Amino acid sequence: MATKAKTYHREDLRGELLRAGRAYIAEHGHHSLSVRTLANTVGVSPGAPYHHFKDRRALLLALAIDGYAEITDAAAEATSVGTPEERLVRMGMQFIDFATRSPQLLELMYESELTSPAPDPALVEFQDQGHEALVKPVREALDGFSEEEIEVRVLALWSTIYGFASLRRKHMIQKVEPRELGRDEVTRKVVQVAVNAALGNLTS
Amino acid sequence: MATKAKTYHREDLRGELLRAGRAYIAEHGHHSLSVRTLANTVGVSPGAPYHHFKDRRALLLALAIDGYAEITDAAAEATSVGTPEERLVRMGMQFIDFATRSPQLLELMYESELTSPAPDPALVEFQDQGHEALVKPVREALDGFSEEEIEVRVLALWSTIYGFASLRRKHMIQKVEPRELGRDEVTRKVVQVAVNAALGNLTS
DNA sequence: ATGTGTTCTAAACAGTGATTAGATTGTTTG
DNA sequence: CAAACAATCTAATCACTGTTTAGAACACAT
Repeated sequence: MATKAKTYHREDLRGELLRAGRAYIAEHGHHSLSVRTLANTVGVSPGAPYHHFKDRRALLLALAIDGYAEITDAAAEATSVGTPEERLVRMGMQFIDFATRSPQLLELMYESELTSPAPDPALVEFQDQGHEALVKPVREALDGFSEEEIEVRVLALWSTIYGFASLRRKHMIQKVEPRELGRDEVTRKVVQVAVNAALGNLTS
Repeated sequence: MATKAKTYHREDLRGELLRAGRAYIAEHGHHSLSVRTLANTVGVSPGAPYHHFKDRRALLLALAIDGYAEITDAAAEATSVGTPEERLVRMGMQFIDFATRSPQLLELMYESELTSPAPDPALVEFQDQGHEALVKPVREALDGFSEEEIEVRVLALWSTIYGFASLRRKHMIQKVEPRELGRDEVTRKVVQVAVNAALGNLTS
């Protein structure tokens, strides 16, 4: 049932749809999200959402963008203080934490029809932003190295962080993961290995 | 038009559907693959495929499994000869090559409704197999290290390989990628960084 | 040849994204 | 304040999808 006697014109149907969509995705993922049922849960006719979103895709895009905004906000804090190495480790941990806490949202952001075969233009800037955030600390730590070398290092580092987040999120590494160590400890170790590799330290 | 005057009973409708499905996915990706249009291109009624596949999902699953079979075949060759380091580099390159050549198929295999929220049981063994293939060379190279340490190294390595393949496949690293180096060279360098990190060598 | 089980067709059902015409409301403007 | 306008909603509809059913066409063993 609807919470209140809703008026014909809503105050903020767009916002309601986004909130309901976010809740739905957190629980069931974006694959089965339907504009109609979403309209229904909000208490509105099937055609109403199309006044606020051109497409089902546009709705998903708005939800994904919200997710990116959150993740970059969190990353901003991680970039404030500490040595380059500390900052990189913190950023990596943060991304993986986000992926673990909101797996279905991250899936929409990085592994959905919004990113295949190529990421939607509206998302590219956010993705680049995340990548760029890693460049600064690495450049700082590898002062004097060639641009090319720095880029390769960052690429490897970002690949590790993203890959680990993706694999864990999808439970593709359960077999190896548990054991003695807790999940956070495993995460920290993996990130540490990757950061060490990027900064050229010995890894043992 | 159908290529031939088909009989009422096909010889191998299942195989035809799989081939057509594979071709469709290679071109358009799995998201828009429809059982009906697939039936249509093969020249058969909408209900016919359901005698060979319980679900649309079952069809996708069969296609994914075919992909895994291919990839493990290729990996078997890469594991035959050479030092552990050489074998690891070769395996990594091979996985990334596959992802680059068949991006849409790999998406189905690793980033689709078949793997969310958890990978389909039918796929887990293949995924573990790929992971395990990395363990042997690493264990060989890190003789005497603790199981725990080896597992963390492999996890980081596999994360890097998978992550890089995933990011490149989705064109999420175009901005940084090109430059002077060719794509193969970038790939090799990234893989080399990851393998060095896993084997504990210095990375410069 | 007869029957039995498999593979197909044809037709239907419910659910989906999306569009349209028109009712309802908020807002601007004379 | 009232009238005109534009935005938001409903209701109805379309084309398309996955899937199921009844029955036709066929292969094959007895």
